[in-house]
Amino acid sequence: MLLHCEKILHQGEKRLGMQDEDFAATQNIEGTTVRLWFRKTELTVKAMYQPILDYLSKYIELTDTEAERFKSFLKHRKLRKRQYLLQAGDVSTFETFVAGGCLRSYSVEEDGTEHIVQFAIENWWIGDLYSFLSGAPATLNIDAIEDSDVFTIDKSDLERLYREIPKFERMFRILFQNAFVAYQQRILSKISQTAEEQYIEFIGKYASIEQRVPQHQIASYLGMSAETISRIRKQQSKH
Amino acid sequence: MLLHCEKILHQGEKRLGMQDEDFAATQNIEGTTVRLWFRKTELTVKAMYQPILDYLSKYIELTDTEAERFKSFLKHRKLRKRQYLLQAGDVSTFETFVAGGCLRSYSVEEDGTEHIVQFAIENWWIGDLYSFLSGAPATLNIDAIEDSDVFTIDKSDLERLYREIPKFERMFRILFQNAFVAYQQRILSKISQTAEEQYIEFIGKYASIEQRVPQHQIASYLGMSAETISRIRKQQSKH
DNA sequence: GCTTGTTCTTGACACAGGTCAAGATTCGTT
DNA sequence: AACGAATCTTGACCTGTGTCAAGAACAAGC
Repeated sequence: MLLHCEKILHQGEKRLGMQDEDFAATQNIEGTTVRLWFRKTELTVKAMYQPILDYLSKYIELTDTEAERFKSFLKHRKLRKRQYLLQAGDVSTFETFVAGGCLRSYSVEEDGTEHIVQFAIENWWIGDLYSFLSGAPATLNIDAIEDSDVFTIDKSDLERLYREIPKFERMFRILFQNAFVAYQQRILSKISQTAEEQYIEFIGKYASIEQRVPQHQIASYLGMSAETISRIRKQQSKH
Repeated sequence: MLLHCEKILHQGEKRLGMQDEDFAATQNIEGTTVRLWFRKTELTVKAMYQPILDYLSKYIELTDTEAERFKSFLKHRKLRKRQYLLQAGDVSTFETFVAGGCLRSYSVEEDGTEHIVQFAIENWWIGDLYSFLSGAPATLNIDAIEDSDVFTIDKSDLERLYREIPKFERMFRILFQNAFVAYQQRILSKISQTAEEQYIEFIGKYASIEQRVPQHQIASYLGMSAETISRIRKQQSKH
């Protein structure tokens, strides 16, 4: 079963935007043999759920039926770079698990200044939790920094999940607990460290993000100017 | 049943440090009539648990047996002003619920500078969660800003509680979830607001804390100097 | 009531980091 | 290959906030 098939081409035809990572397969669909092109990022449905199931297994053990039940609540979405997942003003009715790619949540001031609250790469959750819980309009925007694969789960489904399979209550308890520790640490860094110390800590902790995200967005996340980071880097390169 | 009785005095005798809030009662204990002085902060055992039970009822409904089970895991402690609940370097084996009074958690730099991570007044939890979860030595100190009443629960007991009564898993999921939202908001304030905006937001949100805690500690919590707060206040009073 | 410690204020001064503007570099698209 | 857009760097300058030091106001304990 296919998640996605952009276009069917004649044998040997070079597909527009064909990349090394792409691959092809021949399949018989309703009596007709067709050749299908895939992106590695366009996974088969079975493979598609693997990342999130692997992730779950780090926290709880599910029976096959429980896993099926969980999957039935998920919606899969692909996001193009710069595409919104949530815009401030809308009510957030879902939470989001990032299976691939990179997203950010941020608030925008009246004068247009953006402040990035969170980055989310593979195996992170992201959302405007306040809006999700309270039903108030979101104050955060969420969009994709790269082309991304995400799963969303709706509030009512998550609540049903908590009731039907209490293990999920446990998993999210642990998740929020860990997030709480991380955020407390982030606050401590923010109130006690210089810009340089904060930046060094960031690249130490999130090297993978630092590689994928433009500097000015990291500056926005850390609450400093892009120029300051540039100067820190210059300073660092001397030693 | 009494939680605490400092001293038995003759009728009419003025007790040392007697305060308006204190009260007295006559009771027959083993055939002898004695007069007992109480502080309002020195509650009877039954009344003692009331705050934390009321608190629980906002999140979950417990049967009497479940409530008893929960209470059996709690240890009650009284703390004098400035008394440590936890010192950096020790492993934190417990989490703490504040029934009365006010505590703070903070880290201390090599040069002695303190950074307050959290205040906790009535109905707040406090602890070094990282040490609690990982078993690593605490990096935070926790002490009492006022004379305080707290309940502690040990890690093994909390885990047993999660297993025996899954409702507690739910409650702590909700608690950590709310804490996460609050901390995310605090980070956003920290990366987007001026010192003045941060201070005004703080007194708006935590008026009760602002009344009870010295200014320089609020400054430490907000990551600014005490002088800056003093100047903001002066500025404000002009309007 | 006096003493001592703690908290809060005020002024002078310094500096980390912000802002603005202009180039340089890299990246994505046609 | 070549254009434009986005990113990153650099310099000049400015400002919010920190630091230090001294005094004032207040509170707590004997």
